[in-house]
Amino acid sequence: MATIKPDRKSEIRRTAKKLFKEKGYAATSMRDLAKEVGIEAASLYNHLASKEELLNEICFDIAEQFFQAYKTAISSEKNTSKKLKAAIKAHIGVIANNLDASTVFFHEWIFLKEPDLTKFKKMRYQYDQGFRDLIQRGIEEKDFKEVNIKLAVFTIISALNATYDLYKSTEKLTQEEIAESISNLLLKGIKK
Amino acid sequence: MATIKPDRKSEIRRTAKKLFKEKGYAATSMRDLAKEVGIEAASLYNHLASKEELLNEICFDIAEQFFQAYKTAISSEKNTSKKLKAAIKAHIGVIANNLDASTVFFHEWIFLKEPDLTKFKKMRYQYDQGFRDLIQRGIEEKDFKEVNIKLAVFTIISALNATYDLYKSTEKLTQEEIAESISNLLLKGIKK
DNA sequence: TTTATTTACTAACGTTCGTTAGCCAAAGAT
DNA sequence: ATCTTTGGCTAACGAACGTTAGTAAATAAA
Repeated sequence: MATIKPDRKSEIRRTAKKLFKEKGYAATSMRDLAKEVGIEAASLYNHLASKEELLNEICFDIAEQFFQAYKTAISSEKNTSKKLKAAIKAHIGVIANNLDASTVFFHEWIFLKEPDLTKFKKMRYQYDQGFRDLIQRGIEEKDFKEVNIKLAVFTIISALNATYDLYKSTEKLTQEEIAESISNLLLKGIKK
Repeated sequence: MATIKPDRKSEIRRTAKKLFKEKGYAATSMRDLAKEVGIEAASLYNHLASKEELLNEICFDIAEQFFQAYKTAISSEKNTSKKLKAAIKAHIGVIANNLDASTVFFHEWIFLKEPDLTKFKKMRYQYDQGFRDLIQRGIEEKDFKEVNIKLAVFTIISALNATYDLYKSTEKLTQEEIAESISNLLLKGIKK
């Protein structure tokens, strides 16, 4: 059984997520990062190639997690409505388990350089497509209203993507409560 | 009748909104800004006190517009459900009329310095409170479901705040279509 | 035990940052 | 016609940026 060894590299990564979230990628200097880790800025380069590399790792790691979670979610349910609900919960789950990194994913991806930037955008589009497919199916099955699919997915994803903001509030909402409330609201609306 | 004179100051402001949106506040230099305006960086300081001042103006101008639009919206309708719908449309309207500035408002406010940062957060909270009050009222009037009010408002505002992203897409959605679709989805849900 | 690798350090590089100082020409006011 | 204000300019300031070079100590491999 391998013991968990928190090495420097992962310590740097963890700290980078925290600082990129708090101050933004562009406003976080390598000296800031080094100081928080407890070493000199130059020493960082024994563990990584560039500042940009850190951002890449964070963004694509989270992207991967979203894909994985979606895949698991929709194969866990039979009917479309439940699949959608499961996908929503899975999405919220990824965010909840990566509060710093997902914030960076959402706000700092613009600082990716080509060709990664294009690759990133494509992945996002592809991920959203999964949700569009679900809604398309739900409409065909006459379970969903005939909504504008793109707008509906846009609305859903936008609401979900902001949930990282919910975990610092005073009344501690659990991930389950958040997921249940939001998915209900989006599926059934606020009106009686 | 006064003719519109597009002076340097407002030209700088307009360009700042554009660049802060495209590259982010921290990654936009005063030299970038000057170049886009067509003057030297030092010349900017004949028209403004600091880079920070530009961000302040943008953020608080938009905040003011949100308040104003909300106030007008809810006084234009009688019943709570229609008030909420009007407020949603008004919110989307402010964004649609300030595509660059509202993006800056949403993403770059973290770079505000105290005491403006605190003032800004307070204004946001106060604005959201207007929506919470509406939903509270709707529930009391038994027109809305007994949702978690904070979560519901969070979901609504989050979905609305992303709408700046919708206007660059290929199929040209009008502001009216967007507002109608999203407010319907949030009020009535996607499920039949 | 010797050798090789890893990881920290100090010093410094070239660049860019926001901003100020001082100057000069054009425009407006008297 | 003279004076004042406005709004450009060039030059430069000190500070901070990402990153590299070179070195020494600790650790791992042989």
